[in-house]
Amino acid sequence: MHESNSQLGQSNSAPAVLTDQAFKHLLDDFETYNYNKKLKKSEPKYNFGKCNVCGDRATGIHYGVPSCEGCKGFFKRSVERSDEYVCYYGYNCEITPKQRKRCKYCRWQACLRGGMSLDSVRMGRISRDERDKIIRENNKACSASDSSTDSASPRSTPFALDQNANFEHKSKTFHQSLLNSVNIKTSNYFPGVDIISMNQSCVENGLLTLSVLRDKCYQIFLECNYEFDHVHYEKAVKLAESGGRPHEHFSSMCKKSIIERFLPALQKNIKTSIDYIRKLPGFGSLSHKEFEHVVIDRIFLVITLRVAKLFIDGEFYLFLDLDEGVYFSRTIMNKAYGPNLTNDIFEFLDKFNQLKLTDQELSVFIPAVISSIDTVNSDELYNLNVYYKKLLSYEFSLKKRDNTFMDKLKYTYDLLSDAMKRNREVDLEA
DNA sequence: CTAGCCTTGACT
DNA sequence: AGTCAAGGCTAG
Repeated sequence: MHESNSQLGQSNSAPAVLTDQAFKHLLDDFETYNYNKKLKKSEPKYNFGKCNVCGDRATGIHYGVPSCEGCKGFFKRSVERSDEYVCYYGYNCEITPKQRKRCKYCRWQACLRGGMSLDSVRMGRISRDERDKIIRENNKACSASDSSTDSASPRSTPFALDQNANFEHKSKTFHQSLLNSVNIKTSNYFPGVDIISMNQSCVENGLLTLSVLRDKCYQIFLECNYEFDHVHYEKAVKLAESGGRPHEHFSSMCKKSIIERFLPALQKNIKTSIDYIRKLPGFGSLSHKEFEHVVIDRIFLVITLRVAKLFIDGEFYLFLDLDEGVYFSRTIMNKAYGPNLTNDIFEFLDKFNQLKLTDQELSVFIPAVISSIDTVNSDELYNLNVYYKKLLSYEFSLKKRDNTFMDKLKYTYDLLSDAMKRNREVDLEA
């Protein structure tokens, strides 16, 4: 140890003598060499820190973020397959190296939240500066979330993502790539909205990520539609199977007494539908006046779409009195609405059900439809509509719906909105 | 399906 | 030539 200094002095003339320092380096190098050899290539020369998704050791910058081999592969497979993932544990799973296999849904959300993006796909090396920057940002984000997150609670739910500005920034490009991948030209179906040519700022302003908004819409739909989708639906299916007859004695009642009889049921449906609309992202922050417009203009449509699946084999099993099993049969609807509107509604329900929209699509279709009001001049509502139409396009692209489907949907939707318009005119006359 | 390792090819 | 990410391959 002490000899090293004296050796240093002799080193200029004598053959190179190994100093302690140099020896130590050599030893380190040798150890590292052996260690790397032992672990083959699994130990990288460069420390990429933790995986942005699960916290495992990152093996490089994959899809834009430091990530491990597992999450890299998972993201790739997910994109390739575009399968629908579902969480069976409450949409709030902690994604750790050990638990990441448990829930694909939450892992996928963690990938997006971590900033993984197809947009970042790149071959070859990135500059040292850029690489360091990404890792620095990642470390910063990690320490920030470490300090702000209660260690007992897992990651935030996917629905809280809109509060994460960092995520939005990172996934902005992901929005764009998703939007670019949508092959349906929306403007053909929804005039004025062409998401493909939509400018970047529109994308940037759409603060919620599409996938998060989509999940939220679906979640709200499931919550709010529980009674129709389960209580009503199960009873409806039984009745339809047993060929149950509607309560024909109501046909002898006049319109007024029919409406009086079922007013509480109608009011309840209206109320739950208003609650549903208010819960939809963006609608809650509309002004009182705007919200009122939406309700007046679209409440009937919302109810119809919510209960569409109660139309079974040509009959409409929306129960007006669950205990007595009285439902809004064609006969009763005829009495209440008159034959024209009744026929229109029944034709719509028939055609609409043939389209076999999934609940997920429906949950996005409804806000898109009710925000498209042209009778009121509201920027807020307009922006909301732009976003929901984007979301709808995204949803349809995920479901790989083609143009024929879009044609049919447009045609079917027109049936109902025309019928509603006609009905409003009749109301105004009356 | 997962994830570690390998090959390919873009980039410095 | 060296580096590094994407994607392929495959045992588990």
